[in-house]
Amino acid sequence: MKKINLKAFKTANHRILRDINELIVLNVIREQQPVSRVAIAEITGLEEGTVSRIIQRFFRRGLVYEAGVGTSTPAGGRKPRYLHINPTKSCAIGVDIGAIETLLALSDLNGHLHQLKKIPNTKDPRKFLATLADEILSLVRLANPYNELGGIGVSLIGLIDAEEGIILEGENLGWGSYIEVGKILKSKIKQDIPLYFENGARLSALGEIWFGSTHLSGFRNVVFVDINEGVGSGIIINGQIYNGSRNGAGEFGHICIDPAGPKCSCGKYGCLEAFASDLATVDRYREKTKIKPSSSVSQNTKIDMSTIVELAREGHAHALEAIKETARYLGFGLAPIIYGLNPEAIVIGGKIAEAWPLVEREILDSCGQRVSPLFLESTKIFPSTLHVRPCLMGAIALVLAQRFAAPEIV
Amino acid sequence: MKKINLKAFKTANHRILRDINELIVLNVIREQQPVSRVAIAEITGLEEGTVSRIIQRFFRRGLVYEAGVGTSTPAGGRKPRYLHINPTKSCAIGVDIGAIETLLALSDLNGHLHQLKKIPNTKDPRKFLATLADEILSLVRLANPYNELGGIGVSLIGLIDAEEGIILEGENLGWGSYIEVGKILKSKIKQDIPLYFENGARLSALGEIWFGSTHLSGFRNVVFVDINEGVGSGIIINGQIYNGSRNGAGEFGHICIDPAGPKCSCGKYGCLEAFASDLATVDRYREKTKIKPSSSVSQNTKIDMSTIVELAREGHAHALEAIKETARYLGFGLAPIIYGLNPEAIVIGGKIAEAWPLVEREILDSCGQRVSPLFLESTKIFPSTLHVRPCLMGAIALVLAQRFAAPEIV
DNA sequence: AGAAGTTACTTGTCAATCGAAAATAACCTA
DNA sequence: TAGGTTATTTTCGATTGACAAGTAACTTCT
Repeated sequence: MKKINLKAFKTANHRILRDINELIVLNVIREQQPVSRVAIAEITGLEEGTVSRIIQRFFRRGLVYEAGVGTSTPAGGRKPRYLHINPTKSCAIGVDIGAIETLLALSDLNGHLHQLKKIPNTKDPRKFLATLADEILSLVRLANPYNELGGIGVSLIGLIDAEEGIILEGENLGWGSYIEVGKILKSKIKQDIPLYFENGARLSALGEIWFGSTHLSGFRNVVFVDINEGVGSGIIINGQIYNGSRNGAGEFGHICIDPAGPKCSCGKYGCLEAFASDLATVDRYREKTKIKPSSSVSQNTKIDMSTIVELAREGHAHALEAIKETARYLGFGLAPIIYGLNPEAIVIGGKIAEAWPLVEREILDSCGQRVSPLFLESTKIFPSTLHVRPCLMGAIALVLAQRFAAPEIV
Repeated sequence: MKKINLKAFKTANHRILRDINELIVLNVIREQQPVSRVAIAEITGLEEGTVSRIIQRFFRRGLVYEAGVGTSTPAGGRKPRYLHINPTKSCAIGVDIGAIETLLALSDLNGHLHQLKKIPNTKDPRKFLATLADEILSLVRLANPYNELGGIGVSLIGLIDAEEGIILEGENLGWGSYIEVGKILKSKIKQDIPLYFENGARLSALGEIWFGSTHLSGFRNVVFVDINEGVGSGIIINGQIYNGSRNGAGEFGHICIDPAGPKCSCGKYGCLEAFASDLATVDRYREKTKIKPSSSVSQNTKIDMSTIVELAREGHAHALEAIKETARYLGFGLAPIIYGLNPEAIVIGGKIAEAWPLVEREILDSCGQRVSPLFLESTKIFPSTLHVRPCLMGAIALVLAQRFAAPEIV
């Protein structure tokens, strides 16, 4: 026999047939709730009887409940009975291990947060992860009244092994390299709760498409660009995280936007990150205030990106200049994304996104210098629309996706 | 009812259940032939009885035939009976409307070309398309002995509307704008044969993944970069053409590789295309020979890319320099593709690919100047492995994909 | 040559599920 | 309250794959 190229063939049988339809119906309920059975039948193309049976199965499992009725048509007739996802049937825990602090939350099936905790990072990763495990366990206990805990989604930064939950390179956390987060957490939690790991920027993208305005617009191809100490990004193609051949997709932070530019931490010259990361902005601001030491904020003050954004909003000229300059470079960096992937939307995250009204014009203008108008208008560019950190929402979506995702066919 | 976000829900019923399995089995036969029933059962996970029944249906439809037997296992036992796709059951016509000439071919289900014709383009698109329609019709007549003609796949260049088969901007064909190729061909052909259109670079990518060595390697994410008068590219993600939000994905030709670079035809500065297109290479070569008019080839001679590649292969210094320089710029241009999409492979097409041994080193080296070694090794870079123009094979794949492609689920 | 063992393929039966259509429920208007 | 309308449920039949019990074809050993 010739070499078998074992793609994940998933052949269909009755169970899968049922699963496909149930999944579609469940997703329709999730996205359209409240919604009636006929409406589901109309949207999905399933027969009404089939929808009824599927709903009955959902009732039996407690996945869906009925509440409220709609209005009759002008001609009269029975009122449609509204269906809802039972959000307390299952829940998810999301953890966002950020550069300086870690967020964790308990979420219901609708993505509503029932608990949100914040714990500071510490220098010793093992000690920190022990604390984190305790916090997670307290959420797990909280989750008990729920019928089911879908799992724990963890957002990691740096170079990671998402499969095993290993931080290969935790420089920006001050943790050194090869921290087996998955192994450590699993040993502390000691329960059979699934753990999922993924890169923060990718989870941000997932969070946006599950819970942000890109979801409302029905976008399926979205790039999230996260500006912080570095510049990371996550790509959603066809509604799913795109990983690339060796999990390397979305390293837009290191594309060269000007070969004559400054040296980047990666050793190359003119990377987007070298121009537009928060570090670069802070440096730029320092440079400017150094020239004019009469400035209201002394260069000795500890300056970070938050401060600069704050100052810029207050109208401080140097800060404003600094972030506007960052915005210009960022615009250049978006050009290859638009030309290459042509996503429906690019979502910008990080502190600079909090000053959106101040930078939007600059970003669009500089991007327009490198992208033709036709392309520029085909991709919407806007700041994150989520109220909590997008990667936390993504971590939750990662868990929920397990329940709502289609069983992969072909 | 809330706004219905009508994604293409494809719910499952018995017919789809059957179709999915048939498709999977058919694909396994196509990729593994010759192959026995047990082997199919093992690969797909279907029960042997189910496979038997599916094969029986294929026999009835004449899609598959049995020929030859395998060897018994060392322990003895019945010999497996080999199955093959019946390549003459169906066929496809592929058309590649290139910049200067047009290729068309009749292909069987295995992608073997049974006829290959070449016709020169003419200035009047309507006249040309009339001639083309005649040629297509003669292939259709040739196809008659086949049981079935799957369709006609047409590769177009320039800015196009793939859905309707319209060349929106046919500058590089000398045809002006808005040529309704689809409408015209349909009216001339007058038979109910499906016509499919797609951009040439995307079809090249599809051709490579269906018939090239990327197929053999089982790659699912591939970018094809086509260097000709311009620089186009096609993206395959998860085995399928990726279009982007407004069909704009893969415009890597206009990403900026050096803002201090020359002005591009698009009006921006430093586009890859301005550095690495055949036109740029020809200009570069002209420049070099002008400096040394003692050169063996006079600058008055009509020079095109083919000539330069030819000369370079013969060891002509200026030609060699010219294409090596192009290769260096090309390498820069591949960097954002690797960092952004991190595909398993980038396939280079066009005349410069014919001089691969002369340019490979340069491409990899310059790419390495902008990409970290880890990333560089994660993406293979090689020239097209097809023996005819990749976009012609892609046009054929476009038709075959209709038969072999999965019915889209979810 | 024949028996025993092995593997490939086929067929019969069963259970699951959907579609179609009929039945029922709930509502409106006149 | 009758008649019309719409929503939901139930019933029945068809299709299909899983499972298991055949049958076919081959090898090896005696």
